[in-house]
Amino acid sequence: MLQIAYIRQNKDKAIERLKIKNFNASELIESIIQKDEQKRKIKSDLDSVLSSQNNIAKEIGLLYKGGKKEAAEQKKEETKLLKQKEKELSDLFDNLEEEINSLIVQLPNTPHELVKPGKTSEDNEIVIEEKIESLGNEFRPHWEICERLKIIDFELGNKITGAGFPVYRNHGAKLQRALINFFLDEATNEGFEEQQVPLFVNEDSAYATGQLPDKEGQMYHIGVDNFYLIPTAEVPITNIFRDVIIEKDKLPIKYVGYTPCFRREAGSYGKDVRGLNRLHQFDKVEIVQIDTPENSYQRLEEMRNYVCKLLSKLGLHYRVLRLCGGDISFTSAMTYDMEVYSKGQDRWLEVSSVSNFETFQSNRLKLRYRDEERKTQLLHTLNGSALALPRIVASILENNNTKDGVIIPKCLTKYTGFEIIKY
RNA sequence: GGAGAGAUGGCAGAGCGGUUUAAUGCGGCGGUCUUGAAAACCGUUGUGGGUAACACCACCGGGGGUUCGAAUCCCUCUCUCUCCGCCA
Repeated sequence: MLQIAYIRQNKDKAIERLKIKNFNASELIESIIQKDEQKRKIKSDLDSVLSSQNNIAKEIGLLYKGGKKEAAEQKKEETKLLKQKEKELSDLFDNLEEEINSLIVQLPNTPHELVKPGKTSEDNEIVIEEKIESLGNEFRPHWEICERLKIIDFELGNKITGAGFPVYRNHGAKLQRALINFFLDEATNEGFEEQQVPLFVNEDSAYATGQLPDKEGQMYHIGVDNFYLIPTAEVPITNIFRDVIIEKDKLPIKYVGYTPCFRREAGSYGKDVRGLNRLHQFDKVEIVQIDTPENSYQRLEEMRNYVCKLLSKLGLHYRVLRLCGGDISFTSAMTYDMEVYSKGQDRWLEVSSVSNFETFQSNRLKLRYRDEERKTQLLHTLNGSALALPRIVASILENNNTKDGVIIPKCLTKYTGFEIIKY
């Protein structure tokens, strides 16, 4: 959520920036500013009414103490009008506040200056491409390989739960566990502190990171207890810092967590959902950073480089895209997507997305630090996948397939205990 | 799941209808003293809104109510603790 003060002071700039996201904000922003002005006017009127009431109450207290009962009773009369006024003003105030809030949540985050205009993913800018020779030579879609090796069973998942809930079996399960451990160990070596967090969150948490109110349909909801299944570890990990003021010397915060993720993916279909490409439940290792506005873009670059390093170690041909205005998410100011070229499907698969949200999340989280003058300021939050498991598994299977089996990347063998999954 | 108790500032903990814009202690920060440190002493120390700066307003788990006036009384929700039951 953008800050009201920012909108007020940078109206034209905000409108200009949001055009990059193909979002015409002028009407919305005008309306917000106008209502905000009204709101502040009413607030000051309301405050003076409350102030009068406080004073009268104090006087009445003193009169009673002095035994002047009649005078006190008379004073009470004076509050009648004030109370009525208070009711009117506070109703107005509440309504305005609600209206402003409902408008302001419709505004996307303003993109960073480096984010270029564009309509679709076609317009994303390729920042880096690292072509790494694959270990395999027989390229097939991973679902065929899985079936032959009996390592991931989609049908079985259908029986137990439904589509999008595969069962990883035998070497498939081990490969997955190896990857999780590899990612966690790498992140720890890079200075990220490991966290294990709840897989369900309450409404407040879902709201704070922006899943609610607009993306409600993407989450699984447990009605009796009013919990949401997390769509990403970003939600619980970032919410560690809800309503927190961090001392500057504790920054940057670098956290990593492994969790399963749950997404309803309503409306998805076709080749995008085949096999491991899109699931309702999948595993992911997520990295989160929190730092000051001055440092946050340096942190973003670090995270990007870190993810690239992982992909290199895995021996996967990858590229890094800086998302254009049309493709970047609602909440992000700048996003890099990492894609891996998967030979069996002959397509690029998105395996990571690292973003700087600037103050868009911290504003709702009320996540702040104290600056040199001991004043509180909003922090910048960043996060990224490092990495999402299913598509990594898919591309390892597809790129490393040989007639004898799938070759395990060198960096993983100490975790798997085997070097090849044999036919 | 049953019964009871409770939720107050960074922490501990008083206050149970009117100089409380919350006592006191610890911790933090600044200072005096000291070669330096400790101790002692003095001062200071929540968040948000608002203002040029003050004033002023809101906040004692969340929401609602009673009252001229609520941390304090009532209703409701959430959470925590103790005992019992169940249980990985």
